[in-house]
Amino acid sequence: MTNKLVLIDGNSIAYRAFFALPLLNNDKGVYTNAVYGFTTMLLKVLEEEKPTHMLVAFDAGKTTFRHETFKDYKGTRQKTPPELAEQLPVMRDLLNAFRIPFEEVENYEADDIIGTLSVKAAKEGWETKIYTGDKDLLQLVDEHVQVALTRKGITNVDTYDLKALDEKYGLTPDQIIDMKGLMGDSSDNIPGVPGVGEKTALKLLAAHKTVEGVYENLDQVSGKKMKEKLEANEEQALMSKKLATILTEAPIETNIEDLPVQEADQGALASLFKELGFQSLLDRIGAEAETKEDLKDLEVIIPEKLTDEVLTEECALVVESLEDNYHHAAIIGAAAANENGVYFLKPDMLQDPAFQEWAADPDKKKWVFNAKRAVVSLGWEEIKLDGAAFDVQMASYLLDPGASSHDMADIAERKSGLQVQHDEAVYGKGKKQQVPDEDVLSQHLGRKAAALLELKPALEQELDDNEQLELLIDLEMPLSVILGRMEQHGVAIDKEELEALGKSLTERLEAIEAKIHDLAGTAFNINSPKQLGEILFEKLQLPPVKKTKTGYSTSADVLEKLEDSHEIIPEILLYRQLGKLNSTYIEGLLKAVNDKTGRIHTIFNQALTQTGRLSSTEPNLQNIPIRLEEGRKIRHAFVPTREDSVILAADYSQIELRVLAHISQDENLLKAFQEDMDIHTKTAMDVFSVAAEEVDGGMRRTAKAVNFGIVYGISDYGLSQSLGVTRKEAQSFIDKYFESYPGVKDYMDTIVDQARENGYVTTMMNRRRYLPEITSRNFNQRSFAERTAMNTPIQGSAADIIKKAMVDVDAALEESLLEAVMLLQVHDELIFEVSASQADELSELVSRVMESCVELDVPLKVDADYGKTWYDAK
DNA sequence: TTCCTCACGC
DNA sequence: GACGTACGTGAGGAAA
Repeated sequence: MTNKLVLIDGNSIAYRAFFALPLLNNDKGVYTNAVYGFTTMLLKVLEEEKPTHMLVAFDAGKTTFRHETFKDYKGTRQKTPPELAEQLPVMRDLLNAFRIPFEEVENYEADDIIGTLSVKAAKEGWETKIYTGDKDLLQLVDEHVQVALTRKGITNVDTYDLKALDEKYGLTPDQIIDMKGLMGDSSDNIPGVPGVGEKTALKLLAAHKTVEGVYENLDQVSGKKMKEKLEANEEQALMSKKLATILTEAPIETNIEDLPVQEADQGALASLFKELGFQSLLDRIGAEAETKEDLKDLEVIIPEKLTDEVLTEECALVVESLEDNYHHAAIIGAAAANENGVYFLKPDMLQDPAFQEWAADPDKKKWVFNAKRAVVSLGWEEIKLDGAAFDVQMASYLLDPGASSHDMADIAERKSGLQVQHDEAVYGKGKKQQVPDEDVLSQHLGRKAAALLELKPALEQELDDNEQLELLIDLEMPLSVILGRMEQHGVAIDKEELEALGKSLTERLEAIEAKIHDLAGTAFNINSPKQLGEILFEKLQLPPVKKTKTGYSTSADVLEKLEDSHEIIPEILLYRQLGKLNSTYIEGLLKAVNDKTGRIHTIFNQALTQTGRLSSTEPNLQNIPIRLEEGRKIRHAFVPTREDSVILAADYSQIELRVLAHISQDENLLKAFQEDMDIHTKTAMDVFSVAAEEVDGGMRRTAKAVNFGIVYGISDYGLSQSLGVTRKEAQSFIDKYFESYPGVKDYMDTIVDQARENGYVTTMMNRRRYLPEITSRNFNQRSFAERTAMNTPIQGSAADIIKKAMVDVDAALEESLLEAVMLLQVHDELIFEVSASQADELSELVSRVMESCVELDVPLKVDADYGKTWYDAK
């Protein structure tokens, strides 16, 4: 077997990694992005190339022998950014842990080390592969030497051998140097011949092979100007060529035989990754195995009796069930932890009156992980859980909604000294999921409870430091109980109504399908973008508007552009629309109806979105159609649980823009809401500089899209897409908007500065969102972070407000004599059911509480309506 | 399984 | 001037 040598251009790869990745830092505030990128590349190289020998070459000091030739060599290069410089030593630690040799040689560059070693290897008949981001190294390609150039990112590379080089540039490796000699290199400050770029250089070399060749045949060069330029710069061209030439005989002691790839020092690697916060890489090198060994047996007691030593005044409680969906999920065990010890409770012990009495006692404080899950899963077994006083998962979410995960295992890893295994590792996943033996289960749950006990005070302190304790205790904790009750109550569904809608949809779909197949001249799967693309853009020869990674785009906006070019298009759009209704809403909702209750029980995720909104799953009841009448009919199937009841919907009018008026204190916007103007018309008046009577439908539509953009933080591009105008026009609308609302502009500027300064933004109720990318040098990432900084306080404060409203409404209902139930929340809207006779009273109460739950400098306005179904509550 | 494309809501 | 551009959930197809 031949030996295989991999040579890595350390500085070049480090630079690439640094600029390709966002400026990550670990929990100690140390920058790690370049190290991270470098590591992923090393892992990939080791795995894919399986080299027998390896070396990473670094540049040494500031000056090299090349400076003797040309003192300004690399003269224009910017200083290494300090954020990168501090990472370079860490890379050496990393290489030591990997046991990969590295080298730097005084007076020479990494290129020269690589050149010299690759020649040595070639002489021995070894295969060599060079990893770099620098095209210069292509001059080293030969029969036994390949060069892998980083493309976008770092792990993506283009590999060049002689053939690939010829295909791409039509050059031999030696000619790479000639090319540099002619065109120069601004990054190394190699002058070349002024006026000669890549195109010209390639042309000259194709004709005359080398720099010297060009000058010998100067008379044959076309163009008087070009000839003059070449003539005037002959010396400079030859010097440039010399500068670009990589030494293959640098004085390097190292023998290639001394660079064998060795087994990495797993311990050193694991501890380094841990220190750097590279969790994903820890998993990748199989450090789980090692941490498992670390798990010493925790003493977990299985109590005979549930005394008040086991269930104390303040106690960590774990209630475990396996399914993601906790509605009617079997509880496989529980655990308690307190100052007396850690206890495992078998499922049947939860039926013990001693447990139930303790669980229901609000004065017995429970520290839990995902309170709603515990409340609801116990709730289905008729066990009341009250006094859930601190939710560790919620705390983690509030501290940093953007954290990579809010798993028990990961939170414990990040914030405590205790190790908790991932559920997946204990229970398996998918089909292989199962309940483990009792000793394993009791250990796992015991560890969770013990971790909760340790985490609660720590997280409580962190929240307090951030002034977020109130947000947790007075808002999210009470809300989780309310949401749990809403979920468990469920929403009644008129199955017959859905089935009838489904039947008519299916019939129409079949007819449309037949028509589409007929128009296409062949049967195919309309739901397959791939097949549909082939039919439209190949068979029917329609002009492709947009491409996706995998082929032609067939999205609605593309099809709408083609609407008039073929009669099949409108049919496809209709098929898509109805197909979506049928599969997601008719079939999806019918499947979600619970056998036991006949209702739909969604799960609200309270610890997921980056802005503080809720999300809803299995099924998602926050995206039931409303815009198009066809889909809106689905709402006919959402009915009250009782004959004589109605559905009542109460929604905030323009809550985000009102919040914006309040936090920006823009006078124009404040006034608009204080005078209860139609905000889109008002915006149209301002953006188009016209009077109210002159605002036409198109202007109002545009203004609405602009407001929408402000609220959701979309870019000029996003606005241009939604309006179907150019980016420039979209930008001019935004500019005009800011001119009219200078206070809003000020707010936007200030909040971005604030985000840059603090690293995060906050909402009215002190919800936080960290925006590390705000300092990124990548334009996209930075712009995105800036828009997020502007948008999150708006959307997040609106989320705060409706959450507060839910808590207040719940309390008000409790006090009132109304028999009303809160069913759903859809971001700016609350849905209830109530007996028909009390509907007006509820409407009045809900509107009043929602409007007064916070005091802003503009009024909050609520529209409420009710009817026999959700459809009718409009 | 996992990824991609598409479509629904706010 | 490049880059790929509010947040979510879910369905279906295609590739692994």
